Formats: sequence, C-alpha cells, structure tokens
Amino acid sequence: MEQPGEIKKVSMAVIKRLPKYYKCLGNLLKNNVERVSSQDLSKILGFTASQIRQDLNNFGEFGQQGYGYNVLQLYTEISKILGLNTLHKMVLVGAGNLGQALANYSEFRTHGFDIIAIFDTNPNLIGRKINNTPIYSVEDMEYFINENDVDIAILTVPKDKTEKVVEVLSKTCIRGIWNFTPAEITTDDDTDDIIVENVHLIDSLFTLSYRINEDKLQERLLKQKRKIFPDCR
Amino acid sequence: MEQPGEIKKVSMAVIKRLPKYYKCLGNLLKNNVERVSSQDLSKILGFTASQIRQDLNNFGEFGQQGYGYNVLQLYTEISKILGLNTLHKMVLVGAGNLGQALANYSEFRTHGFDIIAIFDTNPNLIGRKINNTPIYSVEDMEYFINENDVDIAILTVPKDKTEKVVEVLSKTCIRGIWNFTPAEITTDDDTDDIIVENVHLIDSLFTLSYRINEDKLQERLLKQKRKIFPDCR
DNA sequence: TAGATTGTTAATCGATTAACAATC
DNA sequence: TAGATTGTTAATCGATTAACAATC
Repeated sequence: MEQPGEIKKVSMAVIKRLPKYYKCLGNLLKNNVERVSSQDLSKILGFTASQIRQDLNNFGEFGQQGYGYNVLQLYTEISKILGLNTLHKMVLVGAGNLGQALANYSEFRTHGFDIIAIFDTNPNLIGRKINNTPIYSVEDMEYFINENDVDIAILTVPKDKTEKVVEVLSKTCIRGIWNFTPAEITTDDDTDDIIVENVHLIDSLFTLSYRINEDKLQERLLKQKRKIFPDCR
Repeated sequence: MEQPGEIKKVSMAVIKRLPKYYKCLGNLLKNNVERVSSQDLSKILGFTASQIRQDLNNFGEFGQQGYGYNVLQLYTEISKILGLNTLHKMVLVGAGNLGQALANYSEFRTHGFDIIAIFDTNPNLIGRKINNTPIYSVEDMEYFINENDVDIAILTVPKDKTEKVVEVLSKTCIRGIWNFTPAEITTDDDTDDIIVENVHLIDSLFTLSYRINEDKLQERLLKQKRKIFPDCR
C-alpha cells in the first residue's frame, strides 16, 4: 500500500502516452464533446480502459463514478501535467537545414514554445533572421540564455560540435535539451539536472528498416535452425 | 522451453536497442577494436551485460565462450538484421521546410537509404531539384513508386493532406512509411503490411516539457495530498 | 590447464490487464 | 433507485536481471 506522502515515480511508458491523451482530448473538445469515459477513450486511442484509468490516477482523481471524465477539465489537468500552461522560451543552436526547418515550424509557438533566438557560427548567417527570429553568434549564447531565462535549447549542430555546445549550455539556466544531433549527450554530475530528449532520426529509420525486413529475416533464421534441427516445421 | 521451429516475436524494446548496438560496434571498428565482451558493451552502452546477451540471442549465437564477440562479425550480423546490407529506395512526399531539410541530409544515403524522387503539389517546385533529386507532381507518384520499386515513403506533408497521400501509397509497393506529420496513420486491412514509423515531434517536445516540469508537479501533487492527510511528510 | 565469457534457465521486477467494491 | 463508471486492489503478463553450467 502506498503511503500518503510518498512520491511515486511515474514510468516513462506513462509519460510517453500523455501527449496522446492531450491531443485526443483536444480533438474531443473541438467537437464539443463534454464528457468521456475511459471506455470511449479506449476505443479512440487503442489503449485498454484499465490502462487509461491507471495512467490518469498517477496524477490525481479526475473522474466521477457513473459519469466518466469532463473533457475540458481533464484536458486542462493534462495540459498542466505536461507543463503546457506556462510559456517556454527556447533557443535553437545550429541554423543548418534542419535548424531552419524547425525555426519555421509554427506548431511549437501554438503550444507555448517560443524560439526567441538562433545561434550559429557562420558569419553569413549571423545578423539575419529566420521566421522573424534573429541569428546571433554562439559566442553570445551563454550570456543570452542566462539573461533571458531560456528553458530549452534545440540542438541542430553537426555531431562533432555537440560536445562543445553542451559544455556551454551546462553553464546556463537551461532546463532541457532537445537533441536532434546523432550524438549521445552526457552531462557531468553537477549538471545532471538538465533533461535531454533525443530525436535520433537514424535510429528511427533503422527501426523502420528492421521491421520492413523482419519477415525475410525470420525466414533466414528458420532456415539456419533447420540445419541444426532438420525435422522442424 | 522453446520449440526448434518456433518463431519468437522480437519485442519492440529489443528492436529499439539494435541501432545503438550497431552504432557502438561501428565506433569500435573505427578504433580497430577486434573483440568485445558483453561486459565491455555494458560499460559503453549502459545496458546490463545480461540484457545485451539476451538481446543478441534473439537472432543467433554470435559469441564464443571465453572470448566474447568479434566486433566485425557482430557488426556485420546486426547490419543484416537491420536490413542495412541492401539498398533502400525512398521517396519524399512534401517539399516544405522539413522535407527540404531531410532531402539535404546526407547521412541517409551513407547508410544505403537513397531518396530518388520528391513529390509535391506546388507548381513552383515541380521540375526543380533539391540536393540533385528531382521534384515531381504528386499525380505521378503512384506510377513512379511502382515503376521504380520504391521501399520507403518519407511523409512531410501538412496534416490534412496525410490521409489522401496514404490512400495513394497504399496502392503501391511501398513497404514502409516514415511519418513526420502529426497525423496518426491508419491503413485498412488489405494494406496493413505497410509498416509505419512515426516521428511525432510535438509528442517529443511535450515529453521534454513534462520532465522539465516534473519536480514542480510532484510538489503540487504532494501539497494536494497534504490537504487530505495533513500529517504526511 | 585455468580464466573468461558465453548461451540459457530461473528469479525478479515492473507494467498491463482484470475484477470489483464504492459511489455518482 | 438502477445503471454506469470510477479508483484501486489483485492477477497476469512480459521484460530485465541474476546465476551458472557449458566451453572456448
């Protein structure tokens, strides 16, 4: 049994499902749906109703027996849980192709994530703007972040520049790094309060490749086994 | 006990670790390391040695007692498991900011993933090239994919265009969709052999936001509980 | 040979699902 | 009130870790 004051660590599996709940409730809200049961959500999201109730009860008791959940209330609660009720200041480090694409992505701002500065080393870019956001020299990054209370740094620099940038970031008030580089980021002990969220595109592509290839692979494995156990199916 | 001919389904948790093994072995290879034990790998990757041996034994017996694993051999085996030993033809659908960034990303080609065509509806783009890859009209997509035996479609179209594009793709020989749109892709029964790999950027950002916010959240939850159980820590 | 390290079985841990009393 | 649906405990399932005989 759980003790009253105990802080139960929420598992990553649950955390990864929160954005799905949030988006689903947002859609229901748009469609003027007022109440929703865990069973309704189950049908939409493909999770079991039981899992949905378990997930939500990590954070409080948002439902009502015999009624279900009020869509607006649950939506608001989850937005608070995800930290979407406050504005987030972001900087983007590395104004290459991917960096520029992200700087032009308006969806982030819609949800309260505002890119207020871009940093690069290329003198041809410094002083220019992308999507109305100014590009500064990385030299000025440390000062700027601390001065403007920036939350999140988006990392879109080349792999071999990553370590150096992270070193600078670890001297700032940055709380999270959204890492689009292929590098694995390690922060030393005194900075392990910086959260790193990786978007490892190559890993994602490799995973897709594996799954496309899986049937052929299983056949090959089976054939190999038949050599050892000739009478198997 | 497992039957000889049985096909054991490999769990997604294992699959997601395969690219990490692959990259790690690639690095060792570059550094001329010839052999490696599960314990060595454990230190580098942060998985337990036991887990590493379990993972690898999903696909065969690649090691040798008392010796460990031959780096080159294991690297080669995992590359085959991931399907990286064959070339993959890809098309990119949607030449917006993100699409253009991905078209310029050379890392994919390095690993045998070749973008051979880009499709868009914008007449100003059709006929032009990005990173030497021609942009065609989406009208020609179905024919092109089937004619050229394309494996993978990269989806970087606006959300509301996704369904229509997927409908067309489901009539082709496409094996996998690498989905960068916020849409959840559902393929009907006759096309459920198309594998979908999602890169949901907003979900990733929300997850980061949650984790940055977690400490504050736990405090708030604790405070709420104290109202009910006033004597808890 | 002795030491090292695998492949694999058994034990443990954690996450998901089922069940149901509480209650709106 | 009766039906519906929650929050929560218990059961199950699956993934990770530990242990160790086999063997290079």
